[in-house]
Amino acid sequence: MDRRIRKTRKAIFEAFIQLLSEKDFAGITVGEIIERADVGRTTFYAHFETKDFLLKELCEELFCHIFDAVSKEKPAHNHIFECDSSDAVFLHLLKHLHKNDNNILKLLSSTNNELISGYFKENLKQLVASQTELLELKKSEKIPDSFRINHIASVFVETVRWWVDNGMKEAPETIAEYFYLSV
Amino acid sequence: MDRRIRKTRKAIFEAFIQLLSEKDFAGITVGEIIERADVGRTTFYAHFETKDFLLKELCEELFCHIFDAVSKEKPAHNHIFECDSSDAVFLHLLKHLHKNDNNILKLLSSTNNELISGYFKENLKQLVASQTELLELKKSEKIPDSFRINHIASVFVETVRWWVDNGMKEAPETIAEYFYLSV
DNA sequence: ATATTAGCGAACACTGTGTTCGTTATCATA
DNA sequence: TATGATAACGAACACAGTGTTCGCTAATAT
Repeated sequence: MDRRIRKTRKAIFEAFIQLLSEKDFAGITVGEIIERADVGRTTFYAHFETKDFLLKELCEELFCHIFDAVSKEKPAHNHIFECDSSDAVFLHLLKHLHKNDNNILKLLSSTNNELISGYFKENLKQLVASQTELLELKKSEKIPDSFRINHIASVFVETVRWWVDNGMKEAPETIAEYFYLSV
Repeated sequence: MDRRIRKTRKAIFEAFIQLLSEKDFAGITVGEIIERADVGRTTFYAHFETKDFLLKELCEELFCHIFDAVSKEKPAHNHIFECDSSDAVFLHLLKHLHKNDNNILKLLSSTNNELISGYFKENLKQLVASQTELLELKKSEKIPDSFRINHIASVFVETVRWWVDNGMKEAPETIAEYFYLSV
């Protein structure tokens, strides 16, 4: 891939993340993005159809990255969906979020736009659906699977959001415990 | 209050609700609202500072209405916060939502803007905080109260959202059961 | 070395926002 | 029912943001 393309995409994403950590998605203009990214207006629209598509692509990149990273931290298995313990999967996810090597956390705060947590939740649902152990937990009841999956993913998102909003004082292990006690 | 004021407010709210049931908040323009409401542009801005304030006022009105209605359905108690059973409170809320006499449900769907569920959740948090019985349920654990309150309110919102998205086929009693089993 | 293509900036039409102003119609109330 | 107050009106406005076009320049892959 052309180096110029990589450079502009990176510049735009970084400017966008920076702006998202300062204000709502709705309040961010293309003008602000290209000013921070220091790229031309034409260039922006050559890369992204609209601001919404930029958000979509950013989320895809961020969540791909984090879910990939989590799966690679467990080298015994070649894919996250093959993890033997639900416990380990969600704790790993929390630990990875705790490191915050990408700026994902800033974006998950409740003051920020819900769109991002929406993307996060969609990714989580897939993960949850594969965690049969977790789903079995309250299987005895007559709750439908789709309800359980949505429920567990929502609770995880809300757990992380609470964590971030309260300054992330707790250790990932503590949050994982809260999550397992709640779900 | 001047009849003209009441009439325009009503017309604007109704047009706005109708539009919200069709498309995202972000995609709705003031021009569309005033066209449907059949009021002048000047009039709109005389009533509402911006589109965001309109949403805020609508939510306040809707949620005030529903929480009031729920409290009045239990005439033995003069205020919802004095209900003796958590069970009854949430079931009443679900029953009232099921009737859908105001168009609240359309707005809570996941396809619609998250802003509205946000307002709903804020109202619920107050209610949850007063449901000491419910909070005591898993009190033995070392989970902070603020976590529990946020958790329970979130689960309720997500429960309703799941219900709406799946066509509300279940009875309020069934949904209440799902909720109590999950929370 | 050169053909290709990304990026540039200026200009553009277009849509939506929020305001101003003078006029008309409706209201509360005396 | 007369009257002063005020809500609603439409037209016009400045302004900001969107997304596109065009001709030119500079970086890149081969």
